[in-house]
Amino acid sequence: MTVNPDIFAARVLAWFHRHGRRDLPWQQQPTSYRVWVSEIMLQQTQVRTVIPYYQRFMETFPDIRSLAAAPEDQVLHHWSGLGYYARARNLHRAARQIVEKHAGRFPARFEEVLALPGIGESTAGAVLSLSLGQRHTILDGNVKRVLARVFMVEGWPGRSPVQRRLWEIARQLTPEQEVAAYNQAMMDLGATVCLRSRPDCAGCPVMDCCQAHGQDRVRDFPGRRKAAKRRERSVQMLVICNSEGEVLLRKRPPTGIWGGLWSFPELGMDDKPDEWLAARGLSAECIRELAPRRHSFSHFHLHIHPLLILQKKTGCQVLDGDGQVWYNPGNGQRRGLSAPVQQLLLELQRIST
DNA sequence: AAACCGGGGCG
DNA sequence: CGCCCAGGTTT
Repeated sequence: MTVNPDIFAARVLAWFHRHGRRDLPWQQQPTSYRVWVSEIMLQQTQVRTVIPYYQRFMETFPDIRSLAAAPEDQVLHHWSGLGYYARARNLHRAARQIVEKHAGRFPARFEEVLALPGIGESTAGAVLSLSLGQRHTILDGNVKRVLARVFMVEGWPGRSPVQRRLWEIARQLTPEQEVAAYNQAMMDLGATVCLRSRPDCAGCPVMDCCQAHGQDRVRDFPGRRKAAKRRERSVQMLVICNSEGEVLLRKRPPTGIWGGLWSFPELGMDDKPDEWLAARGLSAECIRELAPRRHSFSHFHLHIHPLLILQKKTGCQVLDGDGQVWYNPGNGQRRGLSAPVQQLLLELQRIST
């Protein structure tokens, strides 16, 4: 290591005391629970987007017991639009585990925290250091970027050898004192100075020990993942409206895309909507194609072809039941909805009014 | 259009 | 361990 860890940490901490963020919601009364929820949300989303979600989540679930007691649908509702819904389900499961195994109090031992679903090494370290001041090393995306540049760690950080090297560096740099401030500082540095593009090297407290900067190669780090070719998939989505202004939603399986969320019935492109409806005792008064749209996932693009179907008034044979509801977008019970479903419901309200 | 992001699950 | 999966935003 070409950098003295004490000097590195001292510079980072000095910078933090002048420029670090201290006004974020989860930094007020930073209990383990509050920090935990924020870390899970921040795993997938930037601070600006997270804040309103976080506020609403905390108003509804102010503590672990209220989260554990809530139905999963309500938790997913508060996550709607954030993506990576498995994390909301893990958060919920973990809250229930904490009530069962830890009397409702967030555990304070690293191994116990790591054992909770949805919490890996970095998140466990972040929660325990930021909320309780324990000495743990963290390595989130921001920290990875800073370290990859300062030490010119070649390769994409997702690859194991690269990841191991970054952990090794991160551990050596973690100071004995002021770990909470140091960890927060490293995340802030990555989030506000050492940006992925257009980093503000002139404003960086460790510029003069940054190897990438010294060689004018900041843009080369961290190494990029090689682009994977994404497949294309197409589905029809049946937006079935009844005369009450309700739409038919079905609960998706707990794993896979949009796991546990409520969505429109999906058909393959070769399936016949008429046959699907008839098989369920429904018949359409009118079917209209809505504008197709594309929704991107990491591994494929989904082309959605929505069909607006107005159902005849006559006695409907599809009833609310497990995994199926007639949903009133205006005043229905709150449920988890994916971004495209929310978008379609919004358009529906504009059409009908 | 491509990059990004932490953890779970599986072979 | 190595690889694949998930979703919406930013660049």
